[in-house]
Order: sequence, then structure tokens, then C-alpha cells
Amino acid sequence: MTVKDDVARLVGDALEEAQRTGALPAAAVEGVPIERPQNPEHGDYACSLPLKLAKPMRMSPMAIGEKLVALMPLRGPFDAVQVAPPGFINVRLSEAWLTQQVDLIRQEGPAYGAVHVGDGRRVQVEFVSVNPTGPLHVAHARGAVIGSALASVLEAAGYDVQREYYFNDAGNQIDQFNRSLYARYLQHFGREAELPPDGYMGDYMVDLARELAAEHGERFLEMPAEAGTAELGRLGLARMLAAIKADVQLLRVHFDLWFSERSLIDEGQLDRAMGLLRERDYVEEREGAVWFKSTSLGEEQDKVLVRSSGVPTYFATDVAYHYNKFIERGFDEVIDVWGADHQGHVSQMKQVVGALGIPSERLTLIVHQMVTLKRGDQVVRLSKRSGDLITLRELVEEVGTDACRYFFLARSPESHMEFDIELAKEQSADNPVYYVQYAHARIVSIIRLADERGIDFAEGDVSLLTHPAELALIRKMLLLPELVEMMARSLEPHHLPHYAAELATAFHTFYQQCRVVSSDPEDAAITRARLKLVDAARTVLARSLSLMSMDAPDQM
RNA sequence: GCGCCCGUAGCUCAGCGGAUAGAGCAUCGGUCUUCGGAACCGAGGGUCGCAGGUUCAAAUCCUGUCGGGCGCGCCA
Repeated sequence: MTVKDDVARLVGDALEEAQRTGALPAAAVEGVPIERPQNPEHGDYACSLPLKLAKPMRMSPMAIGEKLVALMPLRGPFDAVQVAPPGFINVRLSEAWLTQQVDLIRQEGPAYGAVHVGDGRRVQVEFVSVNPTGPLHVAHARGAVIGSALASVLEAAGYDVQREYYFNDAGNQIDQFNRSLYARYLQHFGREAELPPDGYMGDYMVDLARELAAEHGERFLEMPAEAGTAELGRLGLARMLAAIKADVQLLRVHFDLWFSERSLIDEGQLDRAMGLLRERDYVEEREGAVWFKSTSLGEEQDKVLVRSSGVPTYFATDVAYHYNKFIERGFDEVIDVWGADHQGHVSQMKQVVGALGIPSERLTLIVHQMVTLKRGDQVVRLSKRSGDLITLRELVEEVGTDACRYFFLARSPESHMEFDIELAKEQSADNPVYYVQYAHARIVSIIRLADERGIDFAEGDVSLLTHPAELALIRKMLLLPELVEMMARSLEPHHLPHYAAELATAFHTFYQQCRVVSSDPEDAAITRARLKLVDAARTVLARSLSLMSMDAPDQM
């Protein structure tokens, strides 16, 4: 239970008591709202319940507040509660309690920040899932960072998390890919060949053809064209997939499972999903095709599941995939991270899940907006088909993994973000990334110094920590578990970089004002206490960075 | 035309219906004999696109409107 929950209970218990004894009239309440006031004069936590109860209770907010505060015992972490106009209950934490948390944080170590909102429930996070017909680009990097950070946060919040990449290895686009590759392959050997009209034009296809030619020679020329195209395509696809794996690894993104679209067809899951939809009367045959009757669910149009040619659409396999996620594998919750270009499919996907008999709230679609990439003044448009502009790899190699992760993560998914490469490089010294990491390196070097001087602070007395900067740092450290809980509930990991920067500031401010390792013998006790604080700060900062899959360097 | 997203400081962006709307960068001004100055402290800078509405309380919710992005296929 977080402190915030404890505050809510403190107020909630008082309300119950007041209503039971008749001190306050009966009124329906939906939860106890607890906030963190921005003005420190308002204490550590604030509750606006009296303001909300004023109307149903027909009393002034201040009077309600007074009644409640009178019933709130100053136990445990709490030092003072008071009512403030226009009707807030402000709660302040006790300094003695705050300092004790330093020891507790050190005890928890790298596990600090973990909460139990997930309660072991199984959640699948599917992200990136770009077709392996070309290299990953900048927008994909954004999805990769959002998805992986969200997965880490959910894990810290007590969920059993599965990270998954769904890749297309069947269908039209793969045919296009195969034909494009075959054409490049023929061209490599000086044969006359034209790319298909909707083919993949990028130079990477030329490179891929050359690599395969180097490895396999003219083998595919000797086959009938159709077989050659298919054979070559299969090898090319495997290479593209391997390249994508390498690319996401550059961003420190790991997947538990790479899920093949084709396997849904081969292993009968598509048929079973279609059968279930048909059974539930959501399928209709018309004009030689098989349709999902989404208009019956309020959608604007029906969707084709199986073309008149007998070939299932991507939509059909997507239905099968979600059937597989919920019904065959039994995930409690599923989160899909999509780019804005897929926004139009969100309501259809939700309807499909409902049509399969699954409460559609169990599926969450996180749609992130596009990334506008800039090099100075030049706007670079992102298109996989028309050519190879800035790839994920180029970006990461130029800007660095940590900076990429930090910047992509710091923007909320729905914001249309701008990424100026020149700026990111020029400002690297003033980068918030390095600011946060520098705080960690600084901490480690202080502890290193203490080690060199043979200072043992295991018995440090944390009650000596009374300086405002010390207490401010502790308060900031205590925010992490609440933040993890909030992020897991809202599925918004973008708060993490902002928190890390605030924590770093709290540390730097403390460092500026409080000498840690002092050579004056009279300071021995406070030195030991502060070393404990510094060590706890290292724990929390390192945890914040690890949740973002960022490096926590010992030196820079 | 319809759907989704965005519009907050010079720039890039936070902001859970609550108290005086914040951060970084940029600008200006301070701090330094000792633990890492990649630091700290301070200042200026805002009609939260605009107009209505709901509410004790709106940057936040609703409606409309203007501007920008992305979609609207028997493509994925």
C-alpha cells in the first residue's frame, strides 16, 4: 500500500466514523480523491472531499473539513492535518517517519518502487509489429520505446507481462516484397527486370539482393520465375526480420515472442476464429466474399474477412490473432501499441473482440502520433515504400540509445512530436538525459570516496537528516511507488523521464547545500547519515533509469 | 464530407476537474579554496487557438469554430 492509499484510508475512515455517529449526514461518495499539492505550504497530500460533499450534505466545505479532521488520528506517517480554504484537507508527513524511509528504501534495494496493482494478472503488450518488408524508421522507434517502457512499468506494478512482436509473413505485401526483391536480384545479374508498380523502391532492397546473390549465387535464376521469387523471398524475409531484431536491440528492446501471422493460418487458429464469429452470427457472405457484420455493431461499414479470391485479409488474421491472445492463450488484458496511421482500425478491433464474446475493455489500443523528423530546418518525411530516409538505426547511432529512449518516452503518445536530430546532437551536453545520468555518476563517486576513506555507514542514524534539502530529496524518492501505480493504471509511462529529472534535481540541490563526506571528526555522525541518504537516492535513481531501460553509469 | 489526435512561455514539451499553470532549452543576472561545475540559486517571458456551456471550481469536461497531423480499400 502506498502512502497515498494510506491518506485515502485516513480520510475515508474519518468519513465513515462521522456518518456512523451522526456528525455528518449521509451522502454517497465515490472514492476519496487524493492529490499532491504543488505548493509545499499545503502539505504533502491534499484531499478535496469536503468540496465535493458540500452540496449533498448541504453544509459548507470548511465545516465538513473540520468534522473530518477532528476524527483523523495523527498516526504513523502523519504529522499534521488541517483544513484550508476553500475546503481542502491538507496532510503533512512527519519528518521522523520520512527519515525512517531511507533505511526501508535501502532494504528494498532494486525492488523499490514495486507495487501490486497487477496482482499477477497476465497482460500482453504487443508493439512495433512492423511488416518485415523494410527497415524500421523513426516512428517505429517511438512505438518501440513506448511499448517496452510500458511493459517494464506493468511488470514493476505486479503484472505478468508478455512482450510480443507480430510480423506479417503472408499476404499481398509479402508478395510485393518478394517480387521487388526478385527484380533487384535479376538486375544484380544484369538482367532486364522491372519493379512491380507498388513495389518496394528503397535502396535497401538493392543491398538485400546483392547480399543474397553473394551468398547463393545465381541459384534462383535457374529456377522457374515463380519458384525463384518465392524461394528468394523467404530468405529475404528472414534477413529483414533478423535486421529488425538487431535494430530493436539497439534501442534495448526485447520481445518474449515473435509471432508469425502465417502460423495463424497454418495452425488453424484463423479457421477457429472465423468459426466462432460465424457461430455468433457476425459473418455474412455477399458478392463472393466473407464479411464481418460490423455495421450491426454501429460501425460505418462492414469489413471483408475473406476475399472473393478465397484469400483472407489482414483483418481476418488480426481477428485470429486476438482470438488467439484472449481465448487460446487466455491473457487477462491485452495492449496493442499502434501508430496513428492505424487509428482507423481501433473501433473495428474493439468490436471484433466484443464479437468474440470478450469484454472489449480487456483490449486497450494505445495509438501514438507520428514523429516529424527534422534535420535543422529540413523536414524529413517518413515513408517506407518510396525510399529509405532516416532509419531507426541511423537515428540511434547518431543520437545514442539513452537519448532516444528518453526523448521518445518523455512525450505523451497522443502528442505529435518533433525530433530535431541536429538539436539533439548539438545540445548533448545540456541534455536532460545526461543531467539525470550525471546525478547517478555523482552519487556513485561519493560512495566510492567514502569507501576509499574506509567510512562504514551501515549504522548511520537517519534521524539526523533534518535539512530541508534532505527532506525534499526523501519526499521525491517516496514518489516512485505512487508513480508506478499511476502509470500502470493509466498506461502512461511518459511520466518517468520527468520524474527522473525531478529526482536528479532534488539530489543536485541537496548536494549543493549539504556536505556529505566531511573530514571534520565532529561531522562523523551526519556523514554516515547522509551517506545512507545518498545510497538510497542511488537506488531510486537507478530504478527509475532501469524502468526506462536506460544506463545508470558509475562514471561519465 | 466523416472519424481520431494536436493547439499551453521565443523553441521542445509536462500538467491526475481543484489552491499562485510548470520543466528543459534559449535570454539576462548571481554562486566556486574541500565530496564530479555535465552543478546550484534567481529574473524576465502566458488573454492555456477562439466563442459559448456545465460546475462551488475548467488548460482539463461538453458544444461550436479556426488552424495543423493522420486515417476513411476485397492494401497492411
